[in-house]
Amino acid sequence: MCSVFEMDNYQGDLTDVVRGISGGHVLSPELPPSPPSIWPPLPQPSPSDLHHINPFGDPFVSMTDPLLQELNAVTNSSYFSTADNTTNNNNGFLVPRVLEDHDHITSQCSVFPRIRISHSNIIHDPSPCNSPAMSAQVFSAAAAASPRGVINVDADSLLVDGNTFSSQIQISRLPNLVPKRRKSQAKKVVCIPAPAAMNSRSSGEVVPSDLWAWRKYGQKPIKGSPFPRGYYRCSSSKGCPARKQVERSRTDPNMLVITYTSEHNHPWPIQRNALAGSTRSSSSSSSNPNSSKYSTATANAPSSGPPNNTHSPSSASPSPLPASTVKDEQREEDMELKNVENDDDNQFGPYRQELHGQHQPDDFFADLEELEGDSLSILLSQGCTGHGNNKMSASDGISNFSGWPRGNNSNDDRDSRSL
DNA sequence: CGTGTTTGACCAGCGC
DNA sequence: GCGCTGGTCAAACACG
Repeated sequence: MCSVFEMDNYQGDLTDVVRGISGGHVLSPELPPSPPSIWPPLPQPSPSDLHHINPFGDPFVSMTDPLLQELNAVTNSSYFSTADNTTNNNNGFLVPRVLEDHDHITSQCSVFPRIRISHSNIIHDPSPCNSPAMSAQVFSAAAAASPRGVINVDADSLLVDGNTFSSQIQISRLPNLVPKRRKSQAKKVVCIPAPAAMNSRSSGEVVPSDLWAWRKYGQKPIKGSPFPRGYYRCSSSKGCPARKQVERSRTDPNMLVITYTSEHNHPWPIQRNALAGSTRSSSSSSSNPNSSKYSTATANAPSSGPPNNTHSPSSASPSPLPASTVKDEQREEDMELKNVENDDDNQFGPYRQELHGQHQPDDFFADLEELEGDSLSILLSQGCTGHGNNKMSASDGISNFSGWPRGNNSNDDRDSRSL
């Protein structure tokens, strides 16, 4: 993954995004990628690990992101490497490659402010919290918290992957170069490595989990990109404005660009909606046999153990952090969030207020937590509870993203406007 | 029956 | 104003 960041497209406002960059060096032993069929079990993070990698006090941020782990573990992603994928504990973790400035993930990503790592001594730490997602979350959180959008993170203050970056990380804002079509539409973009094949679905598509239930409502070919873009809305709650778009990077098909729009107006679903019809075979599409027309499962969040709606770390999170620690860190997070609020026009203000009282994510951390929700769901289902649930949501956008070129008809002449 | 995806059509923003 | 493009709607259909 490259980053989680926020694109605040407020008509002329700077785009506040963080670009996670691709390419670079791998310092940890590079091993062959896990076979697609392998779901790396998630070891439980230790409190110290959580603490170390969580300079912003968000216990959820500390969580290893299984989504990305999964992505990386099962994909041949060139952006991450596993230190050792032959065993479960401490070995399924991925080390982000040090990214170079000149690398581009997507045309979209190329306009994002960058994380600069001038030195690349990232040493893999088998701690359970190693996560590229974590890194990006930390970066983006730092960027968001920075009033000027430019931060220099001292190596000792940014412990990622259980190690410090022996370098300075600069996160800066660049002018918003993203064309704005829908006005005042805050967007957050997440770039993740697109798994070549996951979950052994016949489609071979990615099936990362997501706590939220996403329902696909459209797909369109995008000009200039051989890959169509899938449109998803949150189906966890009626009337939820949350949307996301999933598309492959046009410049690097190994990358998925997920753009989140709007915010969930509801807490995390305690339980998935009824899953009737959610388990689909992937072979129903005649025109696109390689595309997963239907998802295999919608249970993004295992019904057995989703985090509760309050995001209460002590009760909902599998984080082993002591409650007191969590509380303190929550306060820190609140402070950070205030900074973010001051920094950006926040269209989610009402939600922020309301949800904050419930330890709900704010506009920035919501997406982080969204990813973390994946972590939670998977951790709960696999790593912590031991009740492995490899069912991945097909409705999370990535999972069922049939955005791979369908032959070449994604941009066919049928109707460039139609999906 | 409820939920999901697919897909053609429609709508709206933007550039010329 | 027009055309292009992206985003959304909604009917049809699939699935358990």
